[in-house]
Formats: sequence, C-alpha cells, structure tokens
Amino acid sequence: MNNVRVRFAPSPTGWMHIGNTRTAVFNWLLAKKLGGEFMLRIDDTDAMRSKKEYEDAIRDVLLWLGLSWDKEARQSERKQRYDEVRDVLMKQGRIYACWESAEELEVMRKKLMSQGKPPIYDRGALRLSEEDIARYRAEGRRPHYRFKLNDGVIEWDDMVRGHIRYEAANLADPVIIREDGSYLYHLPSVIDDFDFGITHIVRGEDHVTNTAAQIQMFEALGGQAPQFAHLPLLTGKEGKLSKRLGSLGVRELRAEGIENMAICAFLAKLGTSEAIEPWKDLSALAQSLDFSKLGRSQPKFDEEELKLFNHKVVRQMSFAQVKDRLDTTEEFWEAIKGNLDTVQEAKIWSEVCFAQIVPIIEDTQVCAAAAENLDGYCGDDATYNEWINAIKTATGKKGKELFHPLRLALTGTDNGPELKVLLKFIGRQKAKLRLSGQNA
RNA sequence: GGUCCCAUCGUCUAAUGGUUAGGACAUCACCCUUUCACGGUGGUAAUAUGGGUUCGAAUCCCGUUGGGAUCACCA
Repeated sequence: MNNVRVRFAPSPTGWMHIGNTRTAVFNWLLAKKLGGEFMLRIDDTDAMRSKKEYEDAIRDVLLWLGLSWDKEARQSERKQRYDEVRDVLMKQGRIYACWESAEELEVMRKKLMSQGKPPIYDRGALRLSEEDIARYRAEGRRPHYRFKLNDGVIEWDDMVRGHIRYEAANLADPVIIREDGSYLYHLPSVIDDFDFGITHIVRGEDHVTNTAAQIQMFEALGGQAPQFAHLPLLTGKEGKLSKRLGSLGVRELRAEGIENMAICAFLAKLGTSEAIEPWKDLSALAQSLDFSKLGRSQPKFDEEELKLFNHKVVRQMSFAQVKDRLDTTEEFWEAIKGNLDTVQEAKIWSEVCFAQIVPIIEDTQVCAAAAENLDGYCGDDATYNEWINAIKTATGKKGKELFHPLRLALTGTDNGPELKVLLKFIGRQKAKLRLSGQNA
C-alpha cells in the first residue's frame, strides 16, 4: 500500500443516480489501479437536506456495486476541526464577514447581469466602517462569511483536461459559512482532503471553477492541492443534461435486473475510445483505467444501451456467479443464458420447463401429430430429429408453420431459447400433456 | 452577459499536417438454427459552417453557428 488515497464524497441529499455513481466508479477504479486506499466521505454539511435514509442508500448501492471502502468520515462530526481552521484563516484575513442578505445579493447579481457585467461579488463588506458594522448588528443582522481569493493566476494540470488556467479576478469569493454559522461545501471539503491526505480527486467538470477557488484554500492551509481529474458531464439522449439522469436511480436499475458489473463497466467506458465490453471483474476494469482515453466532450447516456450491454454481461456469467440468486442447475443455466436480458429471466424459463404452464394450441393438427409421435423421444438430438420429421410427414407442415405452434403449445410463448434445448428439460410426460392442451 | 470547455458515422470515439478518415455499439443484409431468439460473416453510414496559413487541413489560426459548465447563504 502506497500513500495514494482517493475519496468519494457524496452528500446524502438524494438517491444515488447514474451521475453520482459514475464519479464513485472512477474514483474507486483509480484507487485500485494505483494500489491506494478508497475513502467514503459523507458530505452532510447541509443539515436541512441531508437524510439518514439517503446515506444508508449510498452505502447499499456502493456495496452492491462492489465499490467497498477502506475508511470513512462524516463531515457533521468534524465541526470542531473546521472551527479551528476558520479561526486561523480569519486571523489571516482570508475569511471575512459579509452582511448582505440573500435577497440583496440576488438583486446585485441581477443588476450586474443586466449591465452586461459578470455577477461577481464586489467585496463591499471589506469597505465597511466600524459604524456600518455596528449598525448592521443593531439591525439584528448576522454575518455570513466568504473566503478571500488572492489575485493572480490559478493553474493546474488536470488528468483529463490538461493544463487549466484561471484568472482569480474572474471568480467570486465563495461564501463558506452561512448566516446560521453552518459550513458550506467548499472549506470542509478542502480541510478533509487535506487532513485525510487525499492525493487524487475525480469529479464532474461542473467543479472546475470550484477547484480554482479550492486550490487557494489548500494553499491557505499550508498544503498542496491534490491531483484533479474533471470528467465531462453526462448528458441525456435529447442533448440537454436531462433531469431524468438525475432521477435515474441505481436502485431502480438494479430492480430491473441490471448487473452491478454492467453498470460499472458501462460508466467506466462510456465517453472513452475503448469498447464497452464485459470485464472479468472490477480489478481487471481498474487496471484498464486510463484518463487519456476519455474524450473532452459530453457523452450521451442511453439507458437502452445499458440494457443491451447488460445482456452481454449476463451471457458471459458463469453458473457460480448466479447460483445464489437462482434455484437451478448449471446445465440449465448454460443452456439458456445466451437468451437472457437479465439473470432474473432465467426464472421464466425455469417455470416453463419445470412448473405448470397454460399451453396455447394454435394448430390442433400439428399438436396432435406431435403428441402421437413423442413416445420415441429420449432427450437426445437423434430422437428429437426423428420426432420433428414424423410430425412433418404427418402434417406436411414445415418451418415456421411447424415450429410456431409447437413452441406455443410447449412453452406458452412465441420466443425463447431453441426448442430442442427446452424440450430436453420439459421432458416427454409434460410435453405430451401440453401438446394435448392440458395445463402441465 | 463575463469566464471556461466542446463540435468526426445514429451513438461513443481513433486518426498528435499527407489514411481508401479506423474501431466499438446500434442498424441493414446474408449464414447458422427445419420457427423467434442466441450466435457467425459482411455492408451502409461522419470531419457543423465561412474564411485564412500550407504543395497539402478532420488536424493550425480567425470568424460564425450550435451545445455545455460556472458566476448559490447547493454539493
């Protein structure tokens, strides 16, 4: 184990969705690829919106996906540490009090925008006199606090976007402490990354300007910013960053029968120049991680493609991987798995073969001939072929006219694995009853 | 509006000044299967747009158009 440490830092304010999960997957894969630690950090600084059930769901989903963590922390338990840092930075003048109300700030922003100016905070609070402040206090106002950005160029080498450069003057001093004294995301995040020795941060590109501000925070703490990788954001089919994506829950996908490996591999390879294909396991997938293979434009996430891919994943799963979820034999699994979209669908064929179904008699002549000639069938190819030929001779039917009624009578449905294979499991007895129209 | 990012087959992308513009997914056709499906083989399909630079541009430069991010007392 080296000193590489990577983290996934969700805020428990909603269910795990495809965008979240992608970030988790990349961070986890990077930790494994570099042989480092993976940390789960619950960013619950927003007490109003954070919920225990969301936090539990995050853990459930990560575990189900196979993204286990070596260490964890919760921001709501580290307030003391944040206060310490706050006091130091305040003394240094990097944190300053502001007295504008949210409404006043909103008005200022709108005014600047309408003048064609960037809606950046004007640092009015820094020009306040003692009397001004005393008056605000007397009015019953409570201050919120901002982090003061130093002028100059902020730059870093991003693992996916290359060299990035921002002029600090184009950025607004971020608010880091609310009027009620609680912390906003920026500072606790940096303090934690610093304290826990986080070496790499992978997150969405919506964070790039945050990163610029946070780099100065790392420096203010006397530390050095970790390596950053900002992933292009996923978009929906229609092009826009769809709200559906935000609501596309991993739990729902799981319930639909999408495999954890399908989700991980799909998210890890979408937007890269590599083929989306099944991987043996997560560590093999981790070894394949390469940020230089990622494009810089925003890939479209299509749920249909994920489902198609899931089929491929299911098809190459061994019996050992599914036996705990299915009550069936290896022989049966191997016979039908090529035909499944989800592992759960195996149950459908299991019922068709071993339980009772209602046959559909589409062609009485074919079914009668089939029933009459079934006695010689022994479950092998040779007697199966003899049986088919006998029906063909007796009825003069062939091809679809022959097989469609047989399939309907024997399985009660018009599609599925090869009839020859299914009949082997259905057996002569059951088949005969079904062919004569009886439930069996 | 300021700042930043992006633009190649339907989709994800490769081609770091000279390629018949390549691959994967989807699609279509054919083959296999005496049916559907599964599987196999092959095909169709792209450089947003206008100017430059150059012997030569998908590639470099400028403009246009289009898309996205951010500018929260969310994270």
